[in-house]
Amino acid sequence: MADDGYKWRKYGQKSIKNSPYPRSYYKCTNPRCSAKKQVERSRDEEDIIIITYEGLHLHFAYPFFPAIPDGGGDNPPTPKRPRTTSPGTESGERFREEPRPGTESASSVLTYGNGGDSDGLFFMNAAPQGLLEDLVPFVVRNPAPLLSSSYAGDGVSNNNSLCSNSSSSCSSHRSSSVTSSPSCFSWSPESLSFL
DNA sequence: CGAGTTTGACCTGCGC
DNA sequence: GCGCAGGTCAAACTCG
Repeated sequence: MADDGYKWRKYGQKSIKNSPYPRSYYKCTNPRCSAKKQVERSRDEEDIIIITYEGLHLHFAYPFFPAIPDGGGDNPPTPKRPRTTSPGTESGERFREEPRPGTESASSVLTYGNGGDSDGLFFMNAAPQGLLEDLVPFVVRNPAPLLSSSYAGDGVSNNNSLCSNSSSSCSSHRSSSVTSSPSCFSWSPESLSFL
């Protein structure tokens, strides 16, 4: 599992028709946040994990505010790695972005994989306003099974403009918006780092 | 003991 | 209306 900077709580798992792998359902642990994501393994390429994001984060991703002493509650002092049910896949992945015909219009796919170019790279989508409703940062370093992520922004049509237009604008924004993010971004070293 | 995961049951939408 | 498939709930369980 890639850590995207948010804390997720698994609330369900279902086996999917025509797929040998179950789909897992996660909610953001922030009670005020309605963001969800679905994680499933591609039946075509079993190395690929498809992550579908749904809804908007109403808070910041943890790593951006590493040490808020009192309050937000949204941002724990130390970003900790989320627990994972598949230990072998967590230690970092690289990703690539690719079109995903099957998903909603405002979605994009990030495919994490071990095969290819690159030194660790990352993926990030920062809202211009500085809020992270649509932020899906990924940092990947170590070889690991492919991981694919799509963003099904159902709530994107209201107020939030980042991914409201098309998958292309969304994905291009994500893949190039690193510089609009806060200056420093880091995960626990054994898995992710993001600068 | 609290937070997170697992898993079967339940709910809902959709096609026939 | 019925059955299927996907999504969610919630109690039990696990782990730190």
